[in-house]
Amino acid sequence: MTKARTGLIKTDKGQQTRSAILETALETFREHGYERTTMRTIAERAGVALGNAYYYFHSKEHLIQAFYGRTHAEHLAACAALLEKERDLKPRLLGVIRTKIATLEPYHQFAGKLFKTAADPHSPLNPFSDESDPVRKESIELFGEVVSGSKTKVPKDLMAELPYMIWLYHLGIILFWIHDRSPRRARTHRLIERSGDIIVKLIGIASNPLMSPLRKSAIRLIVELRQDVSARAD
Amino acid sequence: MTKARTGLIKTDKGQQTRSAILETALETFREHGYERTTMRTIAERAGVALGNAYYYFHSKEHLIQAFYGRTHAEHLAACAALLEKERDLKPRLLGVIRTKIATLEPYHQFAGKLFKTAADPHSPLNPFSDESDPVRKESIELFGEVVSGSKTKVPKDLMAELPYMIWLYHLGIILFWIHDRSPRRARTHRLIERSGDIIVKLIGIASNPLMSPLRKSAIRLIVELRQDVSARAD
DNA sequence: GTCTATAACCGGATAGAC
DNA sequence: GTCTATCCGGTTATAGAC
Repeated sequence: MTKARTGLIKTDKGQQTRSAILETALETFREHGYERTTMRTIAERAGVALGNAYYYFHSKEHLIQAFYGRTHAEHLAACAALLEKERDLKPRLLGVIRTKIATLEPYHQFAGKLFKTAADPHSPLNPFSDESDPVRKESIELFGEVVSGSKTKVPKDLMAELPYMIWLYHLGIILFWIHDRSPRRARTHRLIERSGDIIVKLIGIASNPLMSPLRKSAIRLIVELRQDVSARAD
Repeated sequence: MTKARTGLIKTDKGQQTRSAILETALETFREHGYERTTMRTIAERAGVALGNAYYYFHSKEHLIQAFYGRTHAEHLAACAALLEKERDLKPRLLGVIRTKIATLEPYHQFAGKLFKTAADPHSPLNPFSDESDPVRKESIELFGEVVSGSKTKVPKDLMAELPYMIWLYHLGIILFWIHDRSPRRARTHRLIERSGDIIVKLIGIASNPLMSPLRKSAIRLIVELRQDVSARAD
């Protein structure tokens, strides 16, 4: 396969055109939704020819990839203050998750389509794919910091897998949020509250020596899960 | 919206045409994959005109819905003997899950696309949608029988939610399987073994009176999750 | 009212000239 | 790096046959 064109743009003008297309696309997605926005419209509104839009973005879906990166960066920035001050695990976790949802909110409708393509194992947008690797890594790291920057002590073996576990959990929350049509996403917020509570409790329980067999089973399970990512043959 | 055409076919000839299209479609999907199979090809191979295929199936995706129903029925049949004989929870659960994977195996490649559309909240194929309701209900019931037909005693409050929990879990296994490219799906089978072990352990732990607060939290969480389904506003 | 066929439409994607 | 012209396949409109 070819390298992502994105990496190959050299000139200033190119950069400008690229970001003009991306801005226009995101704006139009927000306004009219993903499906109803055609590549022709994006190109037209951005003042470029259709073929030119495809020069910068392989496909309509690749515009989503760019969207990933952008909201991730926003999320990081929006979390920084909280992670700086707060030392309790539960508010750290809840805060980071809530901030994530808040960051995505303007794109709620569009996010449905996003997850749609994300679930396809052949899609480069799938969060487990190589192309998603950088964002995924950073995102997992963020959850590592949520735990390690807190007062809570976690057994070493668990700590090795916990960031990935929480990252998976956070994908689950996003999936729920996508389906959530309740006013002000009240349901999602209740879910975050409740599941966050459970997670913190479970971490406590898992640190109890009596629970060591269960913990070890769970860790083995996650190790198994995680390998999937690095083991794509074709 | 119009009613599903599927329900309106009255004549014998119609039924025949319909099933000819479906057979051809599934066969071609298995052979060449979902994306590479065009509606034109299906129609041609089935010996009908393109428009006619659309008379019987609203869209290409609706062919998938039919596929759901069919494999579910097959799965039920394949499980019956096991559920009749076996009384231990763990082999019951593992057996049912393994049989499910075995039933889907011929469609592994195609299943990726399936989940792709299934993840879209607006798609009728999404396992949480109204249109999927009958199959979902039956499927949840099946997992209820896995537990209730076993020797294991489960607290009543937990028993009310456990079938749904296990159904969700089984979706997770399928998602993993879709991404699994290991020989003979060795990874998926390891995952089933390990996660099944944990589930059975957790059910045991959850029945311990000391764990009652955690159990109650977990149940509240699932109740919250489940409501999502019945609460679509638009 | 049930079914079948033909001819478009529409939008994502590509080829190739400049 | 940008354009125009074109392909391709999902979907729809519509006319009519049984």
